[in-house]
Amino acid sequence: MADTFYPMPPQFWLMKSEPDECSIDDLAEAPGQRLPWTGVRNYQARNFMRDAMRIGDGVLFYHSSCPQPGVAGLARVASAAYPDATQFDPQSAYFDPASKPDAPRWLHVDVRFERKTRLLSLKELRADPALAGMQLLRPGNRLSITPVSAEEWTHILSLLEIS
DNA sequence: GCCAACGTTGGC
DNA sequence: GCCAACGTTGGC
Repeated sequence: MADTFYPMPPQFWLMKSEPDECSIDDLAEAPGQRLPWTGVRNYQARNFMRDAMRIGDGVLFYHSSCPQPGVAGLARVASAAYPDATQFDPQSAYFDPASKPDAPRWLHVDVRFERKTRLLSLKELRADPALAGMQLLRPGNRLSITPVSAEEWTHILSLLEIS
């Protein structure tokens, strides 16, 4: 039946942020505990946001390029993708002179704070056989947004002692 | 600061 | 379309 309702399976992501720029605390303290995920300048990461993310998807908030890299909290996708304003701002570090307002190259979603967690370190993630397949852990991975399987998500919540 | 891995750019 | 040069990422 065409109008039968099939619930969409839940989806999960890992999103990297440099805590110097935006930490889990910054997200928790933002107006409405919500921020636009600005500054993504990689097509694969953009495409995840534009084509695959749905409002309500679970997000592992990951601190990168810092003394203690690892998962620092949980968040949720809070909007569909829309143009990243920083690409048109010459004062911004993310300014992209090649992007035109009538054809924005860079999009992002909004992300809403869910909760802080203990710091689940990269070292601990790497040491866990159940997470060996995580895209984050692949050699040479640099993508700032990677998909997380339902099994990986559930396992990580158990490591964080969250049911 | 180092450097491996990867993405992007641009000449041809 | 190839591919070398260059820039970036991000852990260490």
